[in-house]
Amino acid sequence: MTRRQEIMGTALGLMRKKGYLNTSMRDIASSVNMEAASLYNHIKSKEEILIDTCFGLAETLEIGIKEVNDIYFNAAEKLAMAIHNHIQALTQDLNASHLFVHEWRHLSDDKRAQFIQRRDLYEKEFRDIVILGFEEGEFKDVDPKFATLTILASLNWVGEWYRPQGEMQPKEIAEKLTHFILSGLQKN
Amino acid sequence: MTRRQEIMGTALGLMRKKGYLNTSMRDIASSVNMEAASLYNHIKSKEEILIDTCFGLAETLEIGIKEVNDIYFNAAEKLAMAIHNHIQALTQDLNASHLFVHEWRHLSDDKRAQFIQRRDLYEKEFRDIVILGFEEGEFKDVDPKFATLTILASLNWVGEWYRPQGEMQPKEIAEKLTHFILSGLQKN
DNA sequence: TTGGAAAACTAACAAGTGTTAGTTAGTTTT
DNA sequence: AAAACTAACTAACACTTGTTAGTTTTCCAA
Repeated sequence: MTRRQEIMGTALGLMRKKGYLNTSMRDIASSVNMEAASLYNHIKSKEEILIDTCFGLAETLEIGIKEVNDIYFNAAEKLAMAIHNHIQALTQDLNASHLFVHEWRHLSDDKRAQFIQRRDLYEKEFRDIVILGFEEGEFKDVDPKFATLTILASLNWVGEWYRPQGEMQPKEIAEKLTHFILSGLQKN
Repeated sequence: MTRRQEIMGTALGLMRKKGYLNTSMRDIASSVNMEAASLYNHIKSKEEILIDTCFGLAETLEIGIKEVNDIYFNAAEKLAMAIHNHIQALTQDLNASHLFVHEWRHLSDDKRAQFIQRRDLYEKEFRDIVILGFEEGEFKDVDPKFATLTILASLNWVGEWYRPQGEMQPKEIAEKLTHFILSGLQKN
């Protein structure tokens, strides 16, 4: 593991625990036993940590949803795989996920605009699956935007309660979520 | 409107837009055309803004769920009303909601502990409704904790996209969410 | 063994932080 | 008219912030 990776990893951990703004370069430095100024031999700025993390995870998610659209044909299958990929990506690195879900707001103006654009695009890919399901006659006539936001809310929230050492593993979480979203809570 | 309320309202607006940590007392002061030091004639500290807001909304939600448990008897009805109350409380003041959902992390240690305790209690009330539904034979045999977290995630996320001037009003949002949660996306 | 890059250090800067002290003008109560 | 209260002010404190400059140490390839 390079020194840069070590710094990034440590920084992400602190930022998840205390928040991005509340984590100072001196905090990060002392966690890897060096001086704040020395960090700049490895990273360009504090914001670079946020940028690399947010856009890195964005790319992972984009690749995931593109794969789904290439391979599967019916909406229920697509949705199941999209959920699976999303949960895998998020639970892979909870520290990074926290920055992705919560701290992107603190990106500088132009980076934030870029980020929102990519997030909206990802959201649209999800929405298209819901719409496809309706066109297939398999899904109810729900408001696609509303449904998509509700689904993504459930997915993103997993990062708040998932514990790697807990009893529920990402695969199982994805399956339960898929089932919950597709068929709801009530017996019929 | 008292000066205090004016300050609180303005502060909440800024904190939603820029984040709690990123909003300085000087920012708040200049937004109400006074000096930072003068704010202390009306509020005790910066944290008081966060405390009052988080615990105020917590109380509103607690009252709401208690009412539901007193009045209604079957789980589906209880859940519908609980969702309705929750959405009403959150959409009532989006600025306050933002602090409640996102910024409570920045409460001081003891206040944060109190907050988490009350939030967990509220969560438990929701969970009990899900459990009741299963005992009635009306709900599926889902993991109650998992289901509750997923439901609350959907509810809390509404604050991210709801716009008072938009076409969907709180009552309608609550109804759609209830329907979505109870019966899911797929036709049967 | 040596030359040079990589990676650490110290010191400092300029700006911003929440908050307190002390003061003053204007209003209300005694 | 005197006293007390309210709400504003200026000035300052003590500290933290991200970052840069300049210097020294570490370490590996030739």
